[in-house]
Amino acid sequence: MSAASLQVYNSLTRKKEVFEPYKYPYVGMYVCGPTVSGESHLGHARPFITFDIVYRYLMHLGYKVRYVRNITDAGHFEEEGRAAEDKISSKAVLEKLEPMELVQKYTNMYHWAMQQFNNLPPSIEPTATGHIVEQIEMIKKIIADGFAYEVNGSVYFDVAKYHEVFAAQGLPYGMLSGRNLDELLETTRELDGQEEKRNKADFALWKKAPPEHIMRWASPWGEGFPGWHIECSAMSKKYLGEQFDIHGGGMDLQFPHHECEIAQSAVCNHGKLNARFWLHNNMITINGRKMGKSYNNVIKLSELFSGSHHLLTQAYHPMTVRFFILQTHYRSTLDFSNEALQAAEKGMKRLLEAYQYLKNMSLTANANAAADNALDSKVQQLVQGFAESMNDDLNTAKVLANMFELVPIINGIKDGHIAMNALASNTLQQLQQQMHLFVETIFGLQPISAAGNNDGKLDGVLDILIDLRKQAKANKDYATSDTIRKSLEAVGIQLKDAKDGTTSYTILN
RNA sequence: GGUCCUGUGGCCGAGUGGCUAGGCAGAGCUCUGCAAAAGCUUCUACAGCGGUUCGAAUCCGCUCGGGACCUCCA
Repeated sequence: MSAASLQVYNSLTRKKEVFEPYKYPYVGMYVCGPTVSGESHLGHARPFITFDIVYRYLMHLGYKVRYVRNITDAGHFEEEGRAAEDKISSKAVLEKLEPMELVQKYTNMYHWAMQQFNNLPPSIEPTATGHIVEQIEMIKKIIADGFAYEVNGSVYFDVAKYHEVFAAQGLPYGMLSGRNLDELLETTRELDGQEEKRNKADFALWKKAPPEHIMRWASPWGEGFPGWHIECSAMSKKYLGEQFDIHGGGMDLQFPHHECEIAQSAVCNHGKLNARFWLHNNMITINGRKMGKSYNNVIKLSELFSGSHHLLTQAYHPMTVRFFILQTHYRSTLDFSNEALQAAEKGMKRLLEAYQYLKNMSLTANANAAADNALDSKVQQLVQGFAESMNDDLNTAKVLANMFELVPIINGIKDGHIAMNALASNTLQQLQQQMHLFVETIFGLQPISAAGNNDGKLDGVLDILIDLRKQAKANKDYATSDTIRKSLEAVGIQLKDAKDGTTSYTILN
């Protein structure tokens, strides 16, 4: 498998391109992180799981990846121009908490959720409040170059001026989101309090803080706080340089957030495009509508994991959610429903059980040829398909489909109706190795039971019960054996008798 | 209104111009003391109407439906 064969869809060019980093083997990847003014919801899970897969896959391909994912802990506006209210500080007042206390609380919850999902931590997780100085420096530079202006203690980016100069350098405003600046300037939408801006398309780099605003910092323009987009430009530049390889985030950030980042960074970085590959994940929808605060249809992650939400018929394990997300291509919308999640849960369990068996299978060292050539080549093709599908714009759904085609074969070997030597020992070895690689290392899937918190004691207890039941069955004391089975099922533990006489168990929800 | 995406079998979802994706559910069967699990088989779609083509779910046009962005948003 060669690294050069990875292709990803670049939002910037609107087509799939072969991924090549600026400076092999190093890859810089920046992903927009959460705003920690509230609890993360299911929608937030998608980019973080998606880009965790990207991160893992790039590392698997041999790249040395620096993955930067920010935490936005400085307040942003509810609505541009209108009675500017810092989300974080206004909520802090309601809850009688310090702003930073609130930020800490939600940051902790976010980290907890990321761990539940088995997402690897990023290499650097910078905070907006920790980079006020860098942001101010950038803003100063933008003003000095004439692409921003100050009005009453606020600073705005002059989009028209920028476009005039940078369009000629191949960096027109709107290049990422496919927007036409003239049309943006003509937007008939009327917003209050826009009088400070020269043009409607202009955006704030620094905002003067009203007296009630708790989060505030000193700046050359008075006390205030940074604008909506500058933090990502500042932090990506600091940790990844003026030009880096991948910038990721949700599709809803494409405009204006990422568009503005490109413009700000271009001014500060001598007319260079900040990121070469722009990857955007699609939205999670619920009843066909995007999950989002403004739609009032969010399911928080803690609710999802505990089942405590009126739309949920049961709790869903974080691994189920991860699997659910992986079953759809990242650029398609993914519609939430209990049925879909339950289907994912069942499918994942079946897959992981077959995988567990495969993993524990001891292979013979001698290199025998395949007794069943057709089956052998089928398996080989399916296994090769893993990498091929991933290289085709990270088609995790296709990889899982291939895995599911392998499940009956693995179980067939387990049940004994497919002979071990049907497959060449080489093929079997490849199967074992590649399944391990993709299931655990790249997809980050963990068996649900292992993700629990029993340290082997439960196994011990169950072994005793399973043994007792076995003895009862041997004595044809089916009343006892069925009581053990049914009682365990009643507390959520399902026994499974295998063909070879052994019994395993699954913990149900 | 502008820009863009999308419409696949009961549900969820992948998809290359020709070669049945896959998952879940349903049905039948095998195995099993019974059951579960597992396996086998089965149900087989591409919004509608035109067009291009030897051939289209896949390309083009129109119609209808859904959605995203244009405002904080993963």
